[in-house]
Amino acid sequence: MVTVAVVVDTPQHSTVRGALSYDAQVPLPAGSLVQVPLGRRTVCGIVWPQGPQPEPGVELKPVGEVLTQLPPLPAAWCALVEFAAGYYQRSVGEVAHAALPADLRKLADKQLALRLKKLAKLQPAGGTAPALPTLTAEQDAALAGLTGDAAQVALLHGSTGSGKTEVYLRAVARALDAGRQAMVLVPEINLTPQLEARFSERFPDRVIVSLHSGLTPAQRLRHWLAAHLGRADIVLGTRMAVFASLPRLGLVVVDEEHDPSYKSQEGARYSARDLAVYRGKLEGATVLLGSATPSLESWHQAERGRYLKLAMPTRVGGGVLPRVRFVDMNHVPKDVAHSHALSPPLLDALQRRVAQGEQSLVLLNRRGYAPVLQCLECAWKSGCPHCSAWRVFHRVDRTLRCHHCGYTERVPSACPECGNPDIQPVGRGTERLEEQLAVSLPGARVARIDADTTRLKGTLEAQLASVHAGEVDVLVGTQMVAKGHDFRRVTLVAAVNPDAALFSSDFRAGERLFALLMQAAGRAGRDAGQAERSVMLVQTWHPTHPLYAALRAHDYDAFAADTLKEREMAGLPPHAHLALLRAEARTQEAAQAWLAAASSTADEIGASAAGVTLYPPVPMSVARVANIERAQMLVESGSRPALQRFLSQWLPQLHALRGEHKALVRWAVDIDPLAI
DNA sequence: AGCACGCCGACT
DNA sequence: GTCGGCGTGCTC
Repeated sequence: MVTVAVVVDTPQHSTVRGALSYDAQVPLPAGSLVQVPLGRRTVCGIVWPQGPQPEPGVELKPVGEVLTQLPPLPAAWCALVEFAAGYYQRSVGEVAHAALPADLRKLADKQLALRLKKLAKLQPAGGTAPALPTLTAEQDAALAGLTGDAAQVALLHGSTGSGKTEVYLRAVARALDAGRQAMVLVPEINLTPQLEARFSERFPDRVIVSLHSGLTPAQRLRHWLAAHLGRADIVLGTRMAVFASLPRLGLVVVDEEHDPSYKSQEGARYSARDLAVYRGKLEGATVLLGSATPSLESWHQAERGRYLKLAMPTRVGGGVLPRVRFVDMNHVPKDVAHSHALSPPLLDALQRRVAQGEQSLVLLNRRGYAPVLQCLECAWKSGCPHCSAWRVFHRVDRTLRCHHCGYTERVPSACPECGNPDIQPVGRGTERLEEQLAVSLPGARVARIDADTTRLKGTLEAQLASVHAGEVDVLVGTQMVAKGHDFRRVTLVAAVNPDAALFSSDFRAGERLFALLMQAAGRAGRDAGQAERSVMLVQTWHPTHPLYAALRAHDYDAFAADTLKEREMAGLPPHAHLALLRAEARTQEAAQAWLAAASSTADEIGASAAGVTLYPPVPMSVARVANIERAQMLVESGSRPALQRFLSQWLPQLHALRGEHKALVRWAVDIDPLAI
């Protein structure tokens, strides 16, 4: 009999934190999947490289079935999971099991053998490789910088249209030629099909699989196994793919590395981009981070020489970035300006495009018809009964919808408070903008793309195809349309009402706005013939704001330098490191009381002496969601290790504290939070 | 999280 | 007299 350490799926709120010990007949290799008894049930476990010694005298239960058909998970995979669990303060079991396909856990050894046999026959799509495009001097230089040295991290700062994807393709080709596997991450599931098409065309003799939440459980298992067995050469996917098991990983590409989607917002709140960098170090793989507007975290690392900076400022094929012009809303008629509607210069520009048969893209980051309805007689507004937020008026189906809890009702025909039939929309969303454009531009074909029009699978593709086919003159949309789609005939991009982000309490709002507008600008003038006439129009009350000055000059470097200086002075990332302790309770008082108690515990273990500062508990900006009150507390330190050391001391104490707070529903910690 | 055990109200 | 409410406590 030998003792083996096994991790099982135990969530955060559990006293089981590390591996458990079991008896086995023979030593089992680390990374093997096993069935083990846990309490009264049998669960899937993973044999772990090391675990705590079992208490002497404790009777150990025996390991059940071992999945001998499955090659054990590589040591590097276990190390990545262990690091992620430690860094994001979750149990190893939770992170490990969340990283595996759900179906794998249910499989018996025999069924597995069958699946593996089928996979052995997996063949590349076939076909002939296309002729390679000639590289620009900038692409050449970027690729020359990628030496293929172990654990190199490179930040590819390339303008929209500078040909970043071609650099990815060449870098992947090199990794494959060296007998290694490549992983390519994209922020959104929407972007995987077009990337997959691009890679299959370039690598017809390679096996390519995708990993994202849109796959069926069976597909996910198949793709995961293909990667794990080394049958797949290329893995494309969203943030979850960073945990794929790849025995020969040689390259990780993180496209649009600044995108907030890489940060998980539930369970272990990991950053796939940060884990990709860590993973590259672990496995001696090159990591290539690409963006037109890098995150300030990555930019800062590059400036400090930790990452290699590769710059591609020029558009391929002679395209130039559109001229950026501002419509000063202080100078347009008051009634128009006040409703943030379409200014005469913008309408004029749109009309001209329609007349010339060119396309326009109008951006408004707000779904629905109007963000709130209001009674003209009394003070009634369309608040959500369950949340501290307004319900949004959706005109298509005549509903009031809460975007936080989903609570939906038919819009009332009269004010529910005073019976006055005159209730009116306040402000505007994409629905209302679409309607207004249709009225203002008679004869123009206006279409809208946002989360509401693309709810059904495949509708986004269909709508984009109709835009590409030239069936649309003016496309209205949220940030969804600014991401990655290559519109050849767009010569005007307009931002209707972007100012709010300039004065947001969220310190990253400016960074996100700049990225969004730069990305949107990149949608125009992709075609060299039209590039000269291409314009981005921004309606603003603050045309002299530094963010807009940087946007006008397409000058990311200036924006980054300004913002990094501000962050340094304010003690914010990347110059400081943050964690958020969040609490949800029946009442706001209970939520804050728990945080206050947590704060006292932190004082007792000497937070400030450890270089860690705790701020007072505050309600979250939307304090109540689905009748649960939410509060949070910011924890900050100039040193990442100091913050980590403190958290690993503090959090176990908070588990113990939990019992004394009956009204507390749940709590969680978010390391490196995106918004505070 | 499951899935127990455990101690108090309306039914065959 | 039992079925079952979900309160707290453990899982090698």
